[in-house]
Amino acid sequence: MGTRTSLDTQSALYAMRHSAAHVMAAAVCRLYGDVKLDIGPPTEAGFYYDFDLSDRLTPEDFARIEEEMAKIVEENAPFERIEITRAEATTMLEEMGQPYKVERLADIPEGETITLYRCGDFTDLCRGPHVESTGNVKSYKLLSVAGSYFRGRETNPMLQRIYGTACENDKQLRVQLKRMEEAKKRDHRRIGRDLDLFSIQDSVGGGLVHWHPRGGRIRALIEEYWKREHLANGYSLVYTPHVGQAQLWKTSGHLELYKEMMYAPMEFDDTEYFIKPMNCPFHIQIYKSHKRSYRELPIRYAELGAVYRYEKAGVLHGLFRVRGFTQDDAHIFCTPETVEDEIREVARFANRMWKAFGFEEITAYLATKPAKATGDDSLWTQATDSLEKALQAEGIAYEVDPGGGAFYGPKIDLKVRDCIGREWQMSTVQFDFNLPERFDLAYVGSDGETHRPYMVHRALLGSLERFFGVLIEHHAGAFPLWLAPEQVRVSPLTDDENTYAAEVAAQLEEDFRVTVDTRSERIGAKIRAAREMKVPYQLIVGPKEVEAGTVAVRGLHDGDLGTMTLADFASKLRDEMET
RNA sequence: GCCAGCUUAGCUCAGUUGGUCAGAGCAGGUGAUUUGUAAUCACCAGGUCGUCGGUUCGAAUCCGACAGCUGGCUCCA
Repeated sequence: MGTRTSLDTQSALYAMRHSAAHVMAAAVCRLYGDVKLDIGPPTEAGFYYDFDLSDRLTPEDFARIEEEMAKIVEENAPFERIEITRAEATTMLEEMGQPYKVERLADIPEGETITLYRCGDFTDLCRGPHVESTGNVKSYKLLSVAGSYFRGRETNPMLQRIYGTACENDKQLRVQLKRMEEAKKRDHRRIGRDLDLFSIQDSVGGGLVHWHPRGGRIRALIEEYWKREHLANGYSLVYTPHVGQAQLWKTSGHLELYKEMMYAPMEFDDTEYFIKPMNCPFHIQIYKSHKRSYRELPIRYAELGAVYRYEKAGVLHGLFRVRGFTQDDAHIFCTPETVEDEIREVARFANRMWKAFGFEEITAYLATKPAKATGDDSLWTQATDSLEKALQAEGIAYEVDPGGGAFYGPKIDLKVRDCIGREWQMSTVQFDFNLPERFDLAYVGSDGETHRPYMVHRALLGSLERFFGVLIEHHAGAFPLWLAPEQVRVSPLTDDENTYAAEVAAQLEEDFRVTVDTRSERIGAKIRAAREMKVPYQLIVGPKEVEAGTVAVRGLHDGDLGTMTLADFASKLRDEMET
């Protein structure tokens, strides 16, 4: 999930959360000796503060820290802004025994005003702003402790981070905590188990996903849609091997730059083979399988390619971070003349695809040339311009991330917002100036000369596994009708209606995914069961429906929809599938 | 990988300070019931309490190592 904070730095909530972080830090300083402070910013959901202290913090310590915070709030000490020179600040922080702060101070650019904030006995190097006094910090709660490397680098010391949240008032705090509860209920790992969608099993290994029949059904629907759309948009579907010789990965540069992410080689016939972490070299091999003319370009190869990457055990997380996944990968080879159109088409395609899956809000990040980069400036300029123009032409809101591109080319990352407001980085469109060189890609132009094609990597859904996880959380397991693994469940009132129920199911089966619940349970229990499995429609058939040849329809979202004929019901479903 | 926490039946959890503590509900199986819009009843089966060591007369309960998971850090699809 994106951690970029969208909280306005000038907002009152920002200042309050920031102040809450200070109050917490002050409390920790009072309760523990020898506290070395790092930083404590507000976040979208609350705030945190990083400390280095000899005591090990656990959630059991929260109560006393919160108590001490309450005292500090009670004291209502004003936040005092102090401007200070760099030299004074350095001396002071050194005297205070705050090595991390000294390092942070060094980060502040020359010429910028250096400020301290003091409240009561607690002084911190800080840009502010803060609330007037500690009494303004009202409703807060400490949430979790976590380790966190200083500056996020694992060669640095591990600090202890306390996460908390703070709101304008108790009511807001309750809303905030409720929201966190809701997010927990949507957790795809829980829903995945409850709805029998997928599993990850110790006996097989971490980060290796099993798609169960219900999840598999959804995946098949996603893939069908994906393939249909790609074929309709000028892509060719290709299929490539799961392993390739070491030489291939040497040429591609992966063994040089990406080796720690690749699984150990297997050897046969005196040759090393590696499981693929990416599909690109294979697509390139297809491109290179014969001499290309400019008349063939653009060439667009798409593949749902399974790749394997070694991820550290600690980072694995449900479907979001796995070790084996299926990229919805494509590589576009084109000439400089058409590259802009190509990018535009990709942006348009991405937009359409996200809407189809129920995601409305898309934002983009345009990452430009980093300090260390391959390829001529003119290449970078044209590529970056084409990315930017595509975003503008498609009306996609974007931010520029200067220097954020890969060394081999600029890129656009698309983030989609889910229905509880979280942003997920999903699609990526990346220029690659590196691989065409390494593999010596070429085409013959209209001038009869050999030219180097542009190469663009692009994934829309990202990976099917991760996308499925986001899809589950976005819909909280209640998938739209076209994706529901079980669309209709027929529930006979008593065993006497079983035959009629089977007939109803048989008539629907041709067009829809239908089951019949013939257990001799009460109808209330059958309704509950269908709801728990998030079945979009349930047809209740009792003597009245048998008599009239109708069905009583119950919608997952709308409840009792009354009685109708099967034909009417079927057309209702078709209408819903259209939209 | 690192920091912290957690790990009792498929799931959610009880198990006071180590001494009939191996339990409950749901799910599953069997039988009864034939039910009109969010859980019918009864019975049965299920765990060497994550694994391996240790302390003890005795360990789910204490200690250690390891594994897995959770929350983070880093990275990314």
